[in-house]
Amino acid sequence: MAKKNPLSDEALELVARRFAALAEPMRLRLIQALFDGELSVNELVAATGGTQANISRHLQTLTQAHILSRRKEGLQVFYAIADPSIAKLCELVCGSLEKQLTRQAGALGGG
Amino acid sequence: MAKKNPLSDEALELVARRFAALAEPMRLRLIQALFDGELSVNELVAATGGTQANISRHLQTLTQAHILSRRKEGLQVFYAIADPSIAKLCELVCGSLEKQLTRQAGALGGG
DNA sequence: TCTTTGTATGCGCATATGCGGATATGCTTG
DNA sequence: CAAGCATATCCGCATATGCGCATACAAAGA
Repeated sequence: MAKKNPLSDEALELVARRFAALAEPMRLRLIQALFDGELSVNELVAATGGTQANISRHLQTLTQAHILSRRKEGLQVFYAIADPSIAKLCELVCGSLEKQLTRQAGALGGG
Repeated sequence: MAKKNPLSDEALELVARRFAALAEPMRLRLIQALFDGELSVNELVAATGGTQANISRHLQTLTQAHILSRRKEGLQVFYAIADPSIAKLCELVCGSLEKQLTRQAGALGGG
């Protein structure tokens, strides 16, 4: 996408899948919780307020997308952010959204 | 997400929606086609190979997400990229994917 | 007004996805 | 082996979404 020639269908599919992995609030919440360092499933359940089954599923999705890493230690499984570009992605989106909201607020307030 | 304090549920929803807008190959193809400048719906239909109805719907999705802008001129409607951060987003994802694929290929080839 | 052209939308179908509840698997301890 | 804890997976449901087809809407011209 950075180059002049268009991406292949397969590449577009991969990019779309990556964005899709980030397109769920609960998964973003998990990622957010993991910005401070690795956590176990139970800790993530507590941090996000979701059910254990649902959290486990989302963690699987994020791990399969190579966004999180998985480390087993005894009974517990610890997840951590594996792709450092995720933080920048979220920063970019947040910044863009802030601009939009500011503009909308300005449009409402400024007449 | 760049800050220490977690985002609100509403903010997470907004971020997720933004990622979701980019989570479809056909929409990525449209964005890709528009990197070179604005195009009409018909031109985008020709460029992507989709049906007119489908393209129109995707364009609506991208416009509602404030990713594209819409300009009407006579019978035609021209769409253009409205959010400059989209290019960087796609670059980031593509770069990350390339690293992953390279690593996987290396793992396969190197034993 | 009627027609033509470009774009948007309503409808129905097929599929994908998130979710909760129950249950299975894996690991540790007694 | 039995028990208990942490995690993963199966099942079914509800909803969301992409798609094609047909059609409606909007603008320009005869």
